Amino acid sequence: MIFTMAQNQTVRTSYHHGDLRETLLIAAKALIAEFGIEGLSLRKLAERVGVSRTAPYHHFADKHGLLCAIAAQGFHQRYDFMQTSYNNPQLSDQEKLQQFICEYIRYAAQNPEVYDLMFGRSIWKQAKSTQELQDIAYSTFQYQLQMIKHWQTLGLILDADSLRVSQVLWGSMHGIAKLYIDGIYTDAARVEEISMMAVRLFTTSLKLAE
Amino acid sequence: MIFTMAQNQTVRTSYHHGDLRETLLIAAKALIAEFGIEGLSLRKLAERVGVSRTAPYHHFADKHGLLCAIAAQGFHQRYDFMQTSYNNPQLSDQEKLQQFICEYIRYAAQNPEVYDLMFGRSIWKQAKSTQELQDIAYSTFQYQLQMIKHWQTLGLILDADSLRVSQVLWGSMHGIAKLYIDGIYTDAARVEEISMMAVRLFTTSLKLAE
DNA sequence: GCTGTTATTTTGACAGTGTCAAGATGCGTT
DNA sequence: AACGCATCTTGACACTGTCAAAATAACAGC
Repeated sequence: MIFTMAQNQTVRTSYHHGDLRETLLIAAKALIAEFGIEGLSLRKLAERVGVSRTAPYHHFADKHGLLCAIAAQGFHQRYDFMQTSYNNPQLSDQEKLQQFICEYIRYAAQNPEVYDLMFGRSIWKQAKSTQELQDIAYSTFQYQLQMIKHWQTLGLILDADSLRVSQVLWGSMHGIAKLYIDGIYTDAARVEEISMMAVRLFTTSLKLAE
Repeated sequence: MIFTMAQNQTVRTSYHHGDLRETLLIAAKALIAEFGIEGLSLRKLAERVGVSRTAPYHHFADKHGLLCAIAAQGFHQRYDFMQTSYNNPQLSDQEKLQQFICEYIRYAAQNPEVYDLMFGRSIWKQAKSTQELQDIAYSTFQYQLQMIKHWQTLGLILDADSLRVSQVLWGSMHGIAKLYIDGIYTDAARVEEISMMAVRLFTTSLKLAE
């Protein structure tokens, strides 16, 4: 029985933690929110959770594995939101498209660290990202593509090569989000305006109206 | 007189290096190209240049300062290229716009590490980036904005709020580049096609033609 | 040519990091 | 009760950025 009671801390009542993996994920996200991704260290994390330095290695292959798990959670969240928004019967198709773009950027702006993990080079460039992560990410991409295809058939978006159009639109959302997250667009309030301008530039009808 | 002759290495003929700063920058870029930004360490760099661990600290405030210097070089290169392309009398305005977009993405794709430094969070988010870097970056942004304003007056791009349109266009280029650099768009050949699709989506006349 | 000042480089040290190998602990099943 | 196995800990290693103090060389003035 160990009772290491630090601030903001769950009490350890048994040698085995019970659900260390989940606890680590939660604490890791808190640490990342506090110190940024660069500022997260496994040792600090272990200490805050009240566990030894190498305990996390029995739940994640390495630091990279832990980050992949956080990213996967982010993808699940995004996927669910996309789905409910797209199936919301109270929204017109035009509104859905607008919401898709604006919410994408808003999510990134409000969860910058998780977003960076989801699409950061550290996870994708080295092909060694978790299978779990690759699966949910692929599903998300596919869903996006289907939505855009549908909007093309409705005449909302330029009806050219779906994949290419989708890649450009996704690139735009990603780029706007990244420029804000990374501190190049500094004004948070303006991000909404930029998002709306993106909607206007990509929506065929709105563009012709101008 | 020290003659440490490592491979791929300049010979040390005097205690004072002569131009250690420039040598460090060149070697740093080589190391980054080899091991990535994460893989660059000041100690490895110092060793490869044939100098002690702390010698770089007399030419750069810290590791961050060195990275800022590399990024600044990247901005200078981009600025010069943008300028010569924009002033090339052999190109029509439409061609200039197309070249602007395609070359932006191509540059990023061919210099991924430097590009990441130029626009990465590590440099911009913490307000502690070098003055030199901030100056050349700001000049580059302004130049881009002027170009886009001009294309708007020519009717090539939607003539709405210049700053917002510019931010969306820049975001799109940045996002496409980033998605490729970070390994999400894996096919290099297709990046050119995506770039062309971006040109098509942003150019008013081409869009109406479809 | 000598001396003092300054710019440059080095050595030593410290606090951190990720992670591997080996040992300790306790839960669950037989 | 005893074994097996998942879990956790301790010790260790190589590596990192960077500070303080000492060593070295170039340079300016006399």
